[in-house]
Amino acid sequence: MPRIPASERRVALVLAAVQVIGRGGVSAATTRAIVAEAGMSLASFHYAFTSHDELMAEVVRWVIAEERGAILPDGIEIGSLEDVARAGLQRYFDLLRADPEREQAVNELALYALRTPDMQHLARQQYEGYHALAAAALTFAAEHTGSEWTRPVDEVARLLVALTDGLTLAWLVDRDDTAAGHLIDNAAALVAGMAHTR
Amino acid sequence: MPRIPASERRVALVLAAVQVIGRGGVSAATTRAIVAEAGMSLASFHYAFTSHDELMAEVVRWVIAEERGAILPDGIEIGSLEDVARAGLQRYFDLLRADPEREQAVNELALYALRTPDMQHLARQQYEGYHALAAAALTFAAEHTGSEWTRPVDEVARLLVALTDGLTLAWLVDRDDTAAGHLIDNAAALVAGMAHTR
DNA sequence: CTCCGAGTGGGTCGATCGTCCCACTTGTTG
DNA sequence: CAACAAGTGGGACGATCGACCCACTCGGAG
Repeated sequence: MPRIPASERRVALVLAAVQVIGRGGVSAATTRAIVAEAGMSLASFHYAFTSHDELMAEVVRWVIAEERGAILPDGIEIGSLEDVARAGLQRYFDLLRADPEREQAVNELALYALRTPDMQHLARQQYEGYHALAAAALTFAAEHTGSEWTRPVDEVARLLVALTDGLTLAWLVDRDDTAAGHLIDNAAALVAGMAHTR
Repeated sequence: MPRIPASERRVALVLAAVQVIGRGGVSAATTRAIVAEAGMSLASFHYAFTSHDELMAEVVRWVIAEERGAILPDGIEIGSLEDVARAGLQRYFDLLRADPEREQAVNELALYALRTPDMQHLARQQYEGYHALAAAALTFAAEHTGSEWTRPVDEVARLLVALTDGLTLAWLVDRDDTAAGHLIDNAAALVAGMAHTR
């Protein structure tokens, strides 16, 4: 085994934990399973982390941070507000389809954090991040399509996040691409209906 | 300990398991914890169930069946379609607020079932049930308000379920009653907007 | 009253969990 | 070259998990 500083061990272990959780759920994220995935020994684990709980907290933080970046649009959308909304939802859905286990892991981690007293604030941060992200995207989209929201943007944001969560859960369960597509279309139309041209 | 037939033990253990899961999550649903909650001995458990997995499957089935009944309206709503929709969502939300741990347990059980190969079909049944229930309620509501859906009722149903799931997750995380209220109002208005008077 | 099967209690098994410890090796610093 | 800190390996700890076994005690049928 090559010598690796503890700081690098930490990120390697977090990545390994995400892999393991994606494959078998939070309950499979055993200390031993994680070090096996990372190709380390148990001692290396407890050299980088003082406890398994500390790692899990780091995993949640990592997933939150990564999720934040993945949702952001890579380019500026063109078209009506409904087109922009649909494109945004579709991009998220493509992400979901590309790596379903990962998104399932994110959901499980949110519920896990909610159950762990010391990590509840992380779950809250996670959803605050979602809402802020949605609000920013909605504000941006409205400006660039010359429209304005008829309801406070925070309300529209919360609605969008709720729709996204619901879309995720439903698709994870039945993997119905057609139904998800219709849901995206309808959701985009409804969200766009909450704005009028300025 | 009084003598209790195995069939009654089974339902008592399932109820105890639901309690334990609501209090501490799926991972806390240990055979011993369940038995302690039910006030039984370990032997009684393995006399009523051949394995812990068999109990968990029964728990999922139980929760699905119970959820189905809880959502149904107790009376006939009066007013516009939007009022009916809002009343329905509000009734669900009251249920959620009355017993948050229970609804959290339902979510965790759905993800748990999704992870367990032999139980994936149960998770699918669960969501098929939700969608069917929503579709029935929407059809009923449309008829009794003299309106008809401008989109296939299955699509509206899936949207409603997604909104409900999203509302649940968001509120479980931040417990923001005000935001949830606004979300309910907006969701009701949007759903009602997907129908026109006949 | 007898007997037999349904139900119960308590102890125990092997596996696995998180954690810890100690001897060892390596790279770096003076 | 010596010395020390950083990192590694493997084994072991106690706790807890699901499962099981066996001796027992009831209650109801004959």
